[in-house]
Amino acid sequence: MTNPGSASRILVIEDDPAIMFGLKDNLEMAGYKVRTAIEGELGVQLARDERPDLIILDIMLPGLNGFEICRELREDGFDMPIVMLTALGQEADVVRGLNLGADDYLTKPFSINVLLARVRNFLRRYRQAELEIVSFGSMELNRTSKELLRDGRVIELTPKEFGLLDYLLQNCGRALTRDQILNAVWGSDLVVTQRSVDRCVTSLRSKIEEKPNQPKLLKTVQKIGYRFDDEERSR
Amino acid sequence: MTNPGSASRILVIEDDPAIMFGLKDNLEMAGYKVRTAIEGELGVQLARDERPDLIILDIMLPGLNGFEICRELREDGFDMPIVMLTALGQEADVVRGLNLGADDYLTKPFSINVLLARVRNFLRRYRQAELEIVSFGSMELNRTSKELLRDGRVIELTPKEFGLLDYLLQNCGRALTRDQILNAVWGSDLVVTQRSVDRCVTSLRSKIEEKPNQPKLLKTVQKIGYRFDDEERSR
DNA sequence: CCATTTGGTCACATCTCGGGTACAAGAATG
DNA sequence: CATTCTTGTACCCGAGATGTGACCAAATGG
Repeated sequence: MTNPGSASRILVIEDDPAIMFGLKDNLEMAGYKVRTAIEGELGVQLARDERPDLIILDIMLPGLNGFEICRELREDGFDMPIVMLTALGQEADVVRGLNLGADDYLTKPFSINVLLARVRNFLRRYRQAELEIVSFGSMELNRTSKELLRDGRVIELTPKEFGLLDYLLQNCGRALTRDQILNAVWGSDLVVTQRSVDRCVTSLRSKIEEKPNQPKLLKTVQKIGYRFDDEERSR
Repeated sequence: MTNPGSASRILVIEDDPAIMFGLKDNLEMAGYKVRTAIEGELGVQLARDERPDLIILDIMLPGLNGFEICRELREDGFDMPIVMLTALGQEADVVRGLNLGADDYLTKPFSINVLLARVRNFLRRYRQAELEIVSFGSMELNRTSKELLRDGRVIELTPKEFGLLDYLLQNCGRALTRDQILNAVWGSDLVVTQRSVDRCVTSLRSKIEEKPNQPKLLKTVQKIGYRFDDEERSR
């Protein structure tokens, strides 16, 4: 349970003491309550017992590794945001982690400010996840009328484009794998290529981006998938 | 049934007596008629029998919980606004509630003024559903005489066409699924094809649209259903 | 009992979406 | 810098969704 008015609680699972203490100090300085674990078993236990609001999780750990932790928690119905920490060049792992239910990832070494921004973003996310009208930039997506407006003008979207944009907005600031997008927007049953996501992204960009080949909103995350960024909101 | 001109009726389903009475008093002071239920079964019953204009619904309830109430009512075609009340830290639940058809939510403890503002807002949007005469473009629909006039001239509508137009006007600007339309206009018991909706839409268009194949009012929303747009009034 | 109207279904005509393919462009890797 | 993998994008076309005319059954009224 979260106490009204109290600081958000964050669990850091990381075995490298330098990184672990660095995170702890910075997060505490930013006003969060921090618990730490230096290996997997204890991490899972703390997550279960204390139900933190967010978890920062290293992939390479002694004992249970990050994937296993992630999967276990999700299987047990825990749905707090999980941000994974990964060494450079482990993109394949990142895809795996995201598909197992992680929400985002950071590649070491990372800027502490980027981390803090992501954390802030996640802790705020549930509140705006499913409102009737979501605005970003000069546009607003109306889930009731199924319309997208820019400066009050209708931008025609096909059903798939609308569904994709809707899903991306619900997960603003998160890196999403193509699998995640397919499951959410196409439905897990349907069998289509991952390239269909790319195609839909392209056509959506051509309608919402000023310069579709230099997207400001719907960014490509190489080897992973896509991320919707809203500069107004994410800072 | 709703009496034109009378105060809007609000149903409060909430088991905590302190909150329940607080809501009741405040809403009555603001001029609404209030019914209350302290558990789910009774709440659903009252909603069915009295068809309030708006429901304020706690999620945690003895008996049927808020989600179940919400789903049941929506499945039966009730479409009054539902505002959910949720304890802090249940934001994940909120998403679920909104998916089940709730329209808005408030996190306890909430300011009574915020609540009143939301309620007023919802009721304003739905009020025109109760008007005797609704006008759009150069036409007006008279619910008492069951006539549609354009520039003072009668346009002959069949009963089904009238019912459809009436329902669409009550939900002006909202994309409606064929199922919603069937439930509301045909009645949930009757078994007819979804295509009947299409057919009725076509014949209605031929009577109210300038160019029936390029509709300005009664728009198709691909893969969903239809939406009535009134450009004068909306935005 | 017949005439009329309503509205539901069917069948067919359109139209739209979006998947696949193919190739271009770009990014990573060594 | 060359190679290889990833992503962007134009194009075509089939499947499915929607529009629409025709027909018919049921209801209604005289």
